[in-house]
Amino acid sequence: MEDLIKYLLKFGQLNESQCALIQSKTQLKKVKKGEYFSEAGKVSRKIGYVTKGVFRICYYNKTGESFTRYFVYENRFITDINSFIDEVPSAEYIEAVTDCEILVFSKKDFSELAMTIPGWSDIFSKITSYVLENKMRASSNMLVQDAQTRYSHFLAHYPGLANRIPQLMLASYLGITPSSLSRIRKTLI
Amino acid sequence: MEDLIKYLLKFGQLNESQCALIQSKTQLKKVKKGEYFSEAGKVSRKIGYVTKGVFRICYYNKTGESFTRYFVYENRFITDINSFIDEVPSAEYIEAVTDCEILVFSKKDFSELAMTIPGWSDIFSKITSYVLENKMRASSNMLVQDAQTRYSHFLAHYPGLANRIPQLMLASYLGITPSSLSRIRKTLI
DNA sequence: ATTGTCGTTTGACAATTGTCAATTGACAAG
DNA sequence: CTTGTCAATTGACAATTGTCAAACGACAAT
Repeated sequence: MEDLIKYLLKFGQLNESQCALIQSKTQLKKVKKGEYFSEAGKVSRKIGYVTKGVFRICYYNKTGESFTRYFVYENRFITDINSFIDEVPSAEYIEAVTDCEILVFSKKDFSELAMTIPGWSDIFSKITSYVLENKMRASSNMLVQDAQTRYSHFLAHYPGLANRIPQLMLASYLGITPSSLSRIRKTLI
Repeated sequence: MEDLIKYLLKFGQLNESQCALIQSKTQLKKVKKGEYFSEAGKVSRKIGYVTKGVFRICYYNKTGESFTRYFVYENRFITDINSFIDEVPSAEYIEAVTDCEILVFSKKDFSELAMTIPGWSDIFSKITSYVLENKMRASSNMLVQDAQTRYSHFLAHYPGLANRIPQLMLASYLGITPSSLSRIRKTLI
């Protein structure tokens, strides 16, 4: 909970009573491994701050194969931002890769905070542009790297994360097959 | 100019006097092919709406080779959003791929508009999250597609754009070599 | 202990893409 | 018209990655 406030303060200013108000609006929720926080086709009317566990943002092709766009773990927000803002259907799934715990704001409470706390909206636009830009840069970088470079970079950039997620999901994030990932891992030991 | 207003209205509401105010703050600027709208390492204190031409967002590796993250053409905004918001150095270059014309807002005028027009900030948060999410999705998609699929998708999704940009830049956007792109083009004729 | 399931590894081979150098083509400058 | 420059193409070959099926390992249920 303190982590949530600490994180928000990185993007803007909040006084003590504002922080208290924010905290009073959160609701602790558990999401079991394999369950979804939000689903493609449904409007995402909540935003969650991850306190425990790993989620992935993913989609499926027509044969049911899944692809991972990115992972979100402790001390970061999850939501389908465009669905949340405009109340349009989500484009993708947010799936719990491990058992997770999150602090949830409903859209209603979130909007109330926006009206009560000057700067609340600004904080979230900053978070959004900062995070999306980085996610975008990450995929764009991977596009011009070979598989081994992508994997090494993932290990260096997200220490410990590789051990918390199935290789199948990591492979689909890296844009390679599980077989390739397995071989690459062997060469790096 | 009408296009700018039309574009803004897709993301929020503005009355006539607000539209007039916005228009009064723009400044027409020409950027010649090969010149930069903003450069890595410098703070980007302006935001531009492209009325003519094509820009690319790109970066260089230590050997001077350039890589294209994405293209921005008519009726879209260009800026390094995080540099613009927080006045920190840009991470990348914005280069005119063709002779370009843009309508520019200075950071100062932009901030004034934010204070004068309720909803101005909201419009730009929406644009930012919408655009970045799409750019992110595009690279993420390419990561799991083969080279030919990426190229076909580019042709379908950005009609005419391929003819306006050097293949070298298109290849680096697609994450393939110019040789490969050339061969792929041959097979698709 | 046995079975079944699921994710991971491995092997053999094919397909894709990269590398590097040479060639061609377009086009502007002299 | 000739030359120089730069981007695009092509060829020969190498490296990377994918495909598919089989085997393996961990682990839970019986």
